[in-house]
Amino acid sequence: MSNYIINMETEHLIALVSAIRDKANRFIFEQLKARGIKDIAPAHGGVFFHLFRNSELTMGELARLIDRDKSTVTSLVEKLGGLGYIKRERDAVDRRVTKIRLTQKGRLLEADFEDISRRLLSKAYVGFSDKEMEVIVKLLTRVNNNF
Amino acid sequence: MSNYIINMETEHLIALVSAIRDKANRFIFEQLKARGIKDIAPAHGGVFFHLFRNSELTMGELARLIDRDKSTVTSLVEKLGGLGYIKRERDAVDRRVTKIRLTQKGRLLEADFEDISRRLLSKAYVGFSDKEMEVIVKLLTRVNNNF
DNA sequence: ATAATATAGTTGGACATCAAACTAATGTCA
DNA sequence: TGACATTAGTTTGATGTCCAACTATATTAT
Repeated sequence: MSNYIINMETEHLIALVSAIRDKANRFIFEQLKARGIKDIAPAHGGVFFHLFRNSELTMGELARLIDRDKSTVTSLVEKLGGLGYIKRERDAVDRRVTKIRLTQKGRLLEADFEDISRRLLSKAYVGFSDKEMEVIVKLLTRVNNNF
Repeated sequence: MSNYIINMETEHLIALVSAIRDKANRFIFEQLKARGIKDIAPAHGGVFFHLFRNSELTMGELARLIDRDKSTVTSLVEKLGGLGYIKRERDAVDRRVTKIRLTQKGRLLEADFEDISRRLLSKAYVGFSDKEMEVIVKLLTRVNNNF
């Protein structure tokens, strides 16, 4: 909830959005811990998410996809590499480029991530009709595109 | 967008929420910079927000209000104190307690914050009817309460 | 009243994050 | 071809954040 630069009305949008994000992160962290996965934080989710769908990504691609600075990606990749979840190798053609791939250990997390996602969604949408889910996503998409 | 521990559907809620929060933060930061306020970050907004409305708060109250760890509040208060925006004093009755107040310099920011809030809201809600604004806030409130 | 417990806040360590400065490799252009 | 510019990624330094351990003060229970 770091968005308190807001008046009464803004509080009902941006502060809500911030609070939900914080709570979702905490939920994900709890779920990971409950599965004995103690070395991964929500911030790493983006890296895994995109590597599950792309067998190979460069640092720059990853930075763009998770919308983080390239220096942030350097440190995330170092962390996850040190833990054995991903590996990096220099591109043979363009030697400036670093390619990132999941290791076997990394790929094993996919099922856990999917399950946690399902639980997160279930929790978030308690009491929602299909129509309401659709509406909230549509409205949030419009807010997102307004920036 | 640190919530990529998600499948296709979740992406449409939690990732959206994360993306919006990030963008709102960036917007606020830009607006602050544009006013020549370069030493304040979005994370400080919560402290100001609550101090505009409460002339005096303890560290613990602040921590609860902005939903951050008390040690985080220690460092935020140190930062803002060093910049001259707030001041702390020990409570005479219960000497464990620290009271936080805005300085004159801190109070001067209120108008800027209010203006930034208005602009942020205007931007977020471009194209929204009053009814849609009401709906999105209601639905988000329900999601928030589901956690 | 004294010992045990609880509470307020700080400290230390880890890490995510960004911006700015940097290095290394590639590309361009005269 | 050689100088300049661009691009990929790393390094450095600052800050926000949490947790766990700690200090100091206050409260409670025996």
